[in-house]
Amino acid sequence: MRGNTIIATESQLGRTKNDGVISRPSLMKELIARGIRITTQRRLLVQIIQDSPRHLDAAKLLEIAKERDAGIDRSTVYRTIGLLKGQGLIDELDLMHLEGEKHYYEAKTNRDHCHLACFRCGAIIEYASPAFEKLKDEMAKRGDFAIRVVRLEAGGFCRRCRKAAHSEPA
Amino acid sequence: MRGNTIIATESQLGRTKNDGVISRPSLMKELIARGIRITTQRRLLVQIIQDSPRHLDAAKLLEIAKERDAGIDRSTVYRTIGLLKGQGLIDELDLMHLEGEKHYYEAKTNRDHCHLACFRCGAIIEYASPAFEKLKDEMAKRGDFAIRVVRLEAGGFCRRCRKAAHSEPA
DNA sequence: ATTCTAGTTGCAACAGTGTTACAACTGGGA
DNA sequence: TCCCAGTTGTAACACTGTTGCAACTAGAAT
Repeated sequence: MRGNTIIATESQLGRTKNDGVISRPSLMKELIARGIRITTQRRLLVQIIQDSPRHLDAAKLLEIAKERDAGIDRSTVYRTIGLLKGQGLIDELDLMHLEGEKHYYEAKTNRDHCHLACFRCGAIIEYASPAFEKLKDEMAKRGDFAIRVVRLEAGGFCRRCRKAAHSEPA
Repeated sequence: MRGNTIIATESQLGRTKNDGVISRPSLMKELIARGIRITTQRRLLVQIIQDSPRHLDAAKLLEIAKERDAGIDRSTVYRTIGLLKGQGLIDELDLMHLEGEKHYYEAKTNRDHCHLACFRCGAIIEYASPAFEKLKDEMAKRGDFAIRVVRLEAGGFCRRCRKAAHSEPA
């Protein structure tokens, strides 16, 4: 079963005393706090994004939304994504374009993290570590650059798929 | 003048005794060495990619190629990009989608590097550092993942634009 | 130099993503 | 309850990237 499964959140691996577990603040609360108009459609879409255990692309998001509001339109999905992105409340991912040119979205977490995408099985491993934080700081300082969004993605092969490729040579 | 200017290669910043300057091996030589058929179109496209000082997207690449071979087709450009990507000879970048949904390409360098994209002026700063190498190693080891391609992109504001925004508030 | 063919090209049609002008609708403040 | 700035659905659009197919060609064999 290919595609977009989060195998593990690796934040624990990089944990030091001050590292927390990855958490996602409420998008709705944020929107309200910022005085942004809450429409039926936005409430629905935000809820779906917030609650989804996997990374959704625009088409999938629309599909799910239509189950609860058949009338909702593609353009509203894109506009809402644009809104959330503009507010810095969601991150946009490519996941190494494992399947097509989709973009995936996830509610912004309290800690930035990387995504490792397996070319064979499509699994997505999330990985956060202090080394990433250090690198960001270094880039900002030495590149003299005010970073607003960072995206680190890697493509390759997960442990399971390396083993599988060994035992049953393609 | 917005878009896709490489302000500086920052490899020097992160230099230690073993860091070299970023260099790009010859794509043509690699293709020949791998026994890949060299057509007129491929030679042309590869040359353009190799010689370009800036990051090209498919459309721009086609436009430049047409100056020298008016008959060349869009699909050939995409197929050649696919070939080079598959051979691991070029890297695909999004540059934070500063303008549209284009993908940009650059000949693979001897050292991976990050791209910092300025949301205001569109400048692209390339940044390589040992900290990036360390992070890659750590991810591979602790995530138990065989990394084939890595992409680290950041969006934000370069020094010049932060200053400009200060003096002439938009 | 000539022949031959697997691999490549141009073409044309297509699917999918993301954008936009506009008229109708609505959230939420007065 | 009223009202209107802001949002929505609609329908068109531009653009990226893909694919089946017939014609062409690089380069190995002769």
